[in-house]
Amino acid sequence: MAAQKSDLPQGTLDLLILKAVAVEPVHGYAIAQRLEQVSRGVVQVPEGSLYPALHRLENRGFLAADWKKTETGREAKFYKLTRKGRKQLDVEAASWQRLIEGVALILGIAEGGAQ
Amino acid sequence: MAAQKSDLPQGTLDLLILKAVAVEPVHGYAIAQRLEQVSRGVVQVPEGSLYPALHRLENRGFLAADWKKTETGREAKFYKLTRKGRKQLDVEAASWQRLIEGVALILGIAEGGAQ
DNA sequence: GGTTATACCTTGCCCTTCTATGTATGCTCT
DNA sequence: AGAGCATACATAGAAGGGCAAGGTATAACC
Repeated sequence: MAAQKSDLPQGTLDLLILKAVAVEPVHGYAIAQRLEQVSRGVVQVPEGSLYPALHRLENRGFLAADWKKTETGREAKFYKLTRKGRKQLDVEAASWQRLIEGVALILGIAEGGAQ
Repeated sequence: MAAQKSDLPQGTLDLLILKAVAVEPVHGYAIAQRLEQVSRGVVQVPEGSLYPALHRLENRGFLAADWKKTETGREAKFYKLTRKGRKQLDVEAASWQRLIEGVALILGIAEGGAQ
């Protein structure tokens, strides 16, 4: 009840996944948990969104995957950023930044804006 | 050339339209122009996105439309916010705010954050 | 009379998201 | 041992929005 769920706008999930993987190789299930925790419950990632997104990103060459054992001894697919993926992360992060600034201007929340 | 175009994440357009109409009744064509100008070109609204969105919002009771003459003497459909639409604007604006804060936490851009 | 800008609209494709469902393993509790 | 739960992967199908492309019509300007 900390925060109510909000469906992710299309395209945002990719950015978040790329960022989550950027720090260190993680497996899918952990990505979803981490995103939810770090965002304090704002971002929720159903598995039906998560795994297709991971495959998408892998197919596009942004992620690479290896099967490894988790700390609990289970097999899991660990994803890591490729060089291309890191570039993409930069691009998408910048694009997101531009977008929220543009939206802020429209919503009238911009510090610089009049009225 | 001021800013490069970025496709709008799904769902965002509704919020922007509601906000644009909130100030005063406007017709569709002007809404698109205004969003582009105010956002300094970040937000671009193709007509194939605009008009379906307007009809969507009207069907859901968030907007009401009247045919009036523009300053240039042409007939145009002026949209205004209904009471329900104003509520929806508040909801979506708050939701947007929550989202970008959540994303900021993940991206590590939070003002309170270290690094 | 032709071109440009205004102003509306629709169709059809593409893509992402989500709900629902399925599989399998490890842990814990009784 | 068996039940139940969390972990961890995956897919199918439905739903929905964004967009390019195409179409109509009027006013204004040259």
